[in-house]
Amino acid sequence: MKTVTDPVKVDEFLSRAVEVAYPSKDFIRAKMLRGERLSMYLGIDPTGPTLHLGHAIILKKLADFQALGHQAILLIGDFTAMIGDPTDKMALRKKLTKKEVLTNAKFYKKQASTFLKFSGANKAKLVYNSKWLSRMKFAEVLELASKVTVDQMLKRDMFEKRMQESKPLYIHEIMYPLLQGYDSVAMNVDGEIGGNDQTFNMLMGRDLSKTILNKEKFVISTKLLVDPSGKKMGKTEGNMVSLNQSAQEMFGKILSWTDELILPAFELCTNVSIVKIAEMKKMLEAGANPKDLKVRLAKEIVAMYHGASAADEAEQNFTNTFKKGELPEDVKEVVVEKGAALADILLREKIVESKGELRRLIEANAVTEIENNAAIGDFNYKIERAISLRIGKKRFIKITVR
RNA sequence: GCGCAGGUGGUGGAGUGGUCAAUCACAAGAGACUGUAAAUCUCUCGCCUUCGGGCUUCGGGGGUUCAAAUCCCUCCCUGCGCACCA
Repeated sequence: MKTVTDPVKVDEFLSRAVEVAYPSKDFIRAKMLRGERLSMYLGIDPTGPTLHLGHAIILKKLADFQALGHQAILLIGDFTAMIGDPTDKMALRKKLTKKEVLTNAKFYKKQASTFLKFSGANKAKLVYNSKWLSRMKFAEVLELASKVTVDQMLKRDMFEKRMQESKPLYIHEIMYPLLQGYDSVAMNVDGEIGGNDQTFNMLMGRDLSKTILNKEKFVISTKLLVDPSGKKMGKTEGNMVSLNQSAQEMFGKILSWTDELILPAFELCTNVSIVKIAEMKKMLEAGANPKDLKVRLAKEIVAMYHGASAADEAEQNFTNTFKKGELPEDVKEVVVEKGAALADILLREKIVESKGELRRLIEANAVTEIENNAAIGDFNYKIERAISLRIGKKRFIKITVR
């Protein structure tokens, strides 16, 4: 397999969405230009059933790497997921069971296939780290642990912070970077890619590769999609876009993102060229309505996962729903007996969490009938005829009578 | 093992016998304004309610009291200090 050595393409790979590279970009560039076929992995712990847009950024980078003719490896951290990566978590994460982890992992390959090719020439490898981690003997673990000092490990800011705040920090949590680092050794890879929140762990793998294999593993850390307050997307509830969401959900969520995210998102989440993104930046500076670009962004992203026509539909649907106040296409529909109490239906359909919540919503005039845009003011409202309702901004239901 | 400090709502963190469903901040939801947003303003934010009130909550269990998140006992958990270390 010949690799791509076109300097322009190599440079694009090494710059777009990349935050830092270790030991340096030049080090990696030199190898790539020389035509060396490299292997690089991305590790994801299967802690939830879906991948989100944040994962997509690095998956895309890994796919770019594959497209350049190199060996891409997707590592499912089924073993490490059970320990829980302490990244960003002030409290320790609940440990997942083997079963949960495997169920989650199952969905990952499918979702990752949007980017990575797992068949054909130069196919990506899919590996699980339980393959080696679960088989390690305690003596081997100790041997591994002897490569790193406590102080080196505690340099990780999250650990430091917890110590300072007198919060519990467990041994198995301190061990986490070691295990992740060992993945690099076990796979004997040339490099690793991950979000910059993974830098510490990735560098641990780099250190271990050097110590144990005498190998100079490179590390590429990518930019994260963060909101202006610095929070990772997905952290703030509601704005996380899962890769398996419907076109309409995706579209709506992206449009509700804050404007500051438009340009970074274009760079990180789409294939729109750097040149075009620079043009957009100028447009914004010249006073263009950010909304138009955001719509373009949303369509661009939706199209990646659902196709261009679905993206157009999503836009149309969004306009109808939120601009014209019509019912969305994927509205929940229920059939009820004549005279049924609205409160019971909404509670049963989990549109509201409690009757108290509905009471508040009705008092705030948040429950309106779509057809005539009239607020339902009566908590004891009974369903006598087919009716479509909007509750707040985002909740809809279509009720018909039997 | 001993001593000290703690364990409160999605989070941080008040409250140390009654006026506590529990100050406040953040997060969240709704309304207004908008561009779908952001910012801003207003409201809400345990569950049920015939809107009078009722019910269940402050690590678990037990107790004292007319009355406990608040006092006592006990168990579990965390942090810190001390001791132990053949």
